[in-house]
Amino acid sequence: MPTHYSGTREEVLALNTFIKLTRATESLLARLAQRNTHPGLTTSQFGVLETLYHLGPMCQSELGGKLLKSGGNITMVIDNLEKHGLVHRERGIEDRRFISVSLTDAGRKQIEDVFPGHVQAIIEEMSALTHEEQRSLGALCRKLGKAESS
Amino acid sequence: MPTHYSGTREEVLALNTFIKLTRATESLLARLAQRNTHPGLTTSQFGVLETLYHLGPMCQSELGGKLLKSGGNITMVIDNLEKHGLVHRERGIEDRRFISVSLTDAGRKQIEDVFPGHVQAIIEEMSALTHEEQRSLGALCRKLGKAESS
DNA sequence: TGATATTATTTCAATATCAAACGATTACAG
DNA sequence: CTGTAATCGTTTGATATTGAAATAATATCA
Repeated sequence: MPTHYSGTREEVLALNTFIKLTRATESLLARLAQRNTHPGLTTSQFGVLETLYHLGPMCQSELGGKLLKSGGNITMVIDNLEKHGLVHRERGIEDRRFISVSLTDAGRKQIEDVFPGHVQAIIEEMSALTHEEQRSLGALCRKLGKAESS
Repeated sequence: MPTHYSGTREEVLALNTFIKLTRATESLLARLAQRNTHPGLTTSQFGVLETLYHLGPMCQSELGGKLLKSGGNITMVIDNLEKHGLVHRERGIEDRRFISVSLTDAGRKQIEDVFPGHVQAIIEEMSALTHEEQRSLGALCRKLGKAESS
């Protein structure tokens, strides 16, 4: 799906690369969503549980930083997870501005139940590329992701 | 930001590549959003206007297909664009199920005003990679994006 | 100490997003 | 020709998402 933009060769290359990158990522995420690897959890909720599971309890602003989401959003996602009894809020003791969010036993069980299947789905999707291609793609993404906005 | 998952080497490679891909794309999109290259338009609204501008009028389900969005979502985005007088709905004549969506003059002017700046921002962001790297990234994304869910 | 700045979270309004259910319309099989 | 199936758009309900404004707690510094 090339762009219909008529610019210099350099401009067309950048635009086409951008489109391929975003579409590949979006369609990959859509295929993963269709597999329903984390039933009963939204993608955001799964992201929070996974982060807490692998990195341990942390405050909401730190979660927002890791998941690239706004503070208001994290408040709502944690609200819904809390309603379902999957996470626990605890006001900081030394610095009472912070709220430490941690997994409940139910939350830990939930993420442990679904994570292996999620990983398996990712592995299957990524298997469209050879290992060498995966390493290459990772390196390019790393370089692009670190780019500074001028 | 490597994963903390302890699997086989192959599993870790796939997972890390996946994480790098999604994070690079998300942070790139976040940097573009910060540049505010399409003021007064949400990303979805901009996507619709751009699609109509480059591909001409089309019905809502086709828009949904191109933008990878659900039908209900397209209805709302078109609603908001119509409120602002940027697009126009027209019921199909032969097949009355379809609704053809087209740009109004105001919509055309709007997209023509902001599109060059948007392209420029993308070019600047993509310049973190050499032309060769961009071609390589594009090819890998193309291969990954086409992958079939097994 | 006290005014001010910073940080963390919440609230709110607007928009986005999906899935499921629904009504209108068309296609098609019998 | 007729009824069933498929398609399109809309609606609804739940959650997501952002940005801005409001709150609360802490830190800083004069």
